[in-house]
Amino acid sequence: MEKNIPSISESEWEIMNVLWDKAPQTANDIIFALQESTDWKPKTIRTLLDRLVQKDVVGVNKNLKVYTFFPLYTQEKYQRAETESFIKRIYGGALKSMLVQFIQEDTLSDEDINELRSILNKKPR
Amino acid sequence: MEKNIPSISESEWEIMNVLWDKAPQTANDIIFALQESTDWKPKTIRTLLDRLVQKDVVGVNKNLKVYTFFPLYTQEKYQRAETESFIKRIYGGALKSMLVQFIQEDTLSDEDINELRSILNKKPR
DNA sequence: GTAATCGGACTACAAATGTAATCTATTGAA
DNA sequence: TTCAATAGATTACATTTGTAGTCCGATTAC
Repeated sequence: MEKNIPSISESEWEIMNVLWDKAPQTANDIIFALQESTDWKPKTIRTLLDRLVQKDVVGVNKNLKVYTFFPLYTQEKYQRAETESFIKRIYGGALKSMLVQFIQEDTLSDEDINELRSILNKKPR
Repeated sequence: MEKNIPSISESEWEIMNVLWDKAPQTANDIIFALQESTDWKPKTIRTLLDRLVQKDVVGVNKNLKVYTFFPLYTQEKYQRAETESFIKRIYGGALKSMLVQFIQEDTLSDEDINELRSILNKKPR
């Protein structure tokens, strides 16, 4: 039986993205990394980080004077879980519907589309 | 300037999906439609519906003795907005990354993939 | 006509989330 | 050595969300 992964909020995702990018990192590293992309106060980031630790989504190394933090799950695992539930809720389970919409709407550039073609073609028929 | 659409929660999405499927509908219609897919009590559904009305996401026709409800935004509009923010948060903005993952993971069936190929090929190069 | 029922309005209440501030012990700077 | 800056722990507090329940007036079934 797989333990199911704890769910994380939107804000918590931002923290995780920083940690998935590079780990371990200190709280300060994370605060710094989010300085530009958000306008969260350091204390806010700290709270989010602590919550992730409580949820057992992030681990802490307390051996050094300043703690370092690291993800306990891979990004892929979370991406898959979130995407599945997202697609189900938003597109009734059909990833295809989403793609059709995005392709038809020019949300994807021509280059993107060409790249997709080549990705698809790498799959054996 | 576009008014930005109110954000809706996961549970509220379920209500909206019912209304997008068919509208207008009475509260009872909606309760009935969600009977199988959820185990929400009628009052719960009613609350969610009322919140959507307050948020101006759902309209009400009070001319009949029993109110009827209808969406004030198209499903496509909501899908686009949600998907955009989702992709940004989860895949760093790259829809492509998501696809690569799904294609490589066999989440998409061979038929799906063929269908995508044909959709892509309909786009002019 | 009277009681049970139903729809709508209003109220309830805990957990999760967003967004920090305060308190305390340690450490580094002067 | 003493004081200020820091990190970590603890506490705060409004909003949103999940999940209903209660109250009241209209309607329906007897």
